[in-house]
Amino acid sequence: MSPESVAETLRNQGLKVTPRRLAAARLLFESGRAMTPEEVRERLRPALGRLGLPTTYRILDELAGTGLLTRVERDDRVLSYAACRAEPGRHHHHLVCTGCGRVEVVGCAFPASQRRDIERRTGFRVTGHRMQVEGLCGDCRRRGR
Amino acid sequence: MSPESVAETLRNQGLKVTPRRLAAARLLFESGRAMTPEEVRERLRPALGRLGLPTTYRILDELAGTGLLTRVERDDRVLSYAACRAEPGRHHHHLVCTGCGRVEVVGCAFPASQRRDIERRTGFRVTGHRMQVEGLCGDCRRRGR
DNA sequence: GGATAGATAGAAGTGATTTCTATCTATCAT
DNA sequence: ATGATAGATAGAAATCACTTCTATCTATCC
Ligand SMILES: [Mn+2]
Ligand SMILES: [Mn+2]
Ligand SMILES: [Zn+2]
Ligand SMILES: [Zn+2]
Repeated sequence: MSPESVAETLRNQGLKVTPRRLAAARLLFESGRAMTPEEVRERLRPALGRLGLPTTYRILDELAGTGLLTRVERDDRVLSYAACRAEPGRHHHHLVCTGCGRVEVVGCAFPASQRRDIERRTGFRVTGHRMQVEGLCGDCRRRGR
Repeated sequence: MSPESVAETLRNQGLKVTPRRLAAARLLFESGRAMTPEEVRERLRPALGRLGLPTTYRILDELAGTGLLTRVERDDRVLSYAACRAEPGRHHHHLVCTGCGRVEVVGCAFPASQRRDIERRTGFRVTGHRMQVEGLCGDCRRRGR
């Protein structure tokens, strides 16, 4: 993801293009890994000088709102964020490496037939689902994590 | 779920059978809905007299550990718990009514073929997934929520 | 180069969840 | 039944992720 397309996405959402927003997006796109707000802040501080924690939280939340980032769930319920490379507007999920936090986009693995089956059995109308796939990336597998 | 089988599950896990644990399990099995720890506490207090908040959190966490309860995720990230009626040890997910919080068990809707597809495309070894299906139950649909 | 709406830093606040510790009780062995 | 003991509980206090507040800045548009 180039700085230009990040800037374009920000403008499209009515958000100003600021050094902090660009730096946060760049960090997550270049690393490809999920990070907590605290970790993002620590990594950006050397380059940015100052970066408030509330600003870090707000920026990550806004970038997730645009679809540039995604929230990643962890067992300890600490929130983290990762870059999302999915085509805009296309339904998808995320595959997270439990070893290193690397995040990839995957297509939806919840077939319509399953959905209809659930509706028939339960009497519910199914309106959505949240899903996150977990695994070990090639690197982590080789390293034996 | 009878008090006897709850007690048996507790004993099997090396947990003592206490009035508070039985009451929490009973409340959630009888209501069929997801509740926050705070809500569980408020509802149990009239019958139990005193019930500490740390005790409430710990009991819900322990009961979820045995599989009697499941954690339910919400968009606001507030944690809640619901009874789980799945056969022990069988992989499954939960369907949550966004209107009233009613929770049902559903079979896994993530086919092995999809998993292999993901592994081939990404080079990851897929080790698990977290999923929660959302919808509107028959009652809530009729009520027009 | 202003004007202005939006962005940011830092301090303070919030609220869910956990820790701590003294007291209690379910369980098991007399 | 009674006593011993490991585990459970209440209440107070602490923790900590996250948010709010407000004065100061700055990206953007003229
Ligand atoms: Mn995404
Ligand atoms: Mn379950
Ligand atoms: Zn990895
Ligand atoms: Zn409902």
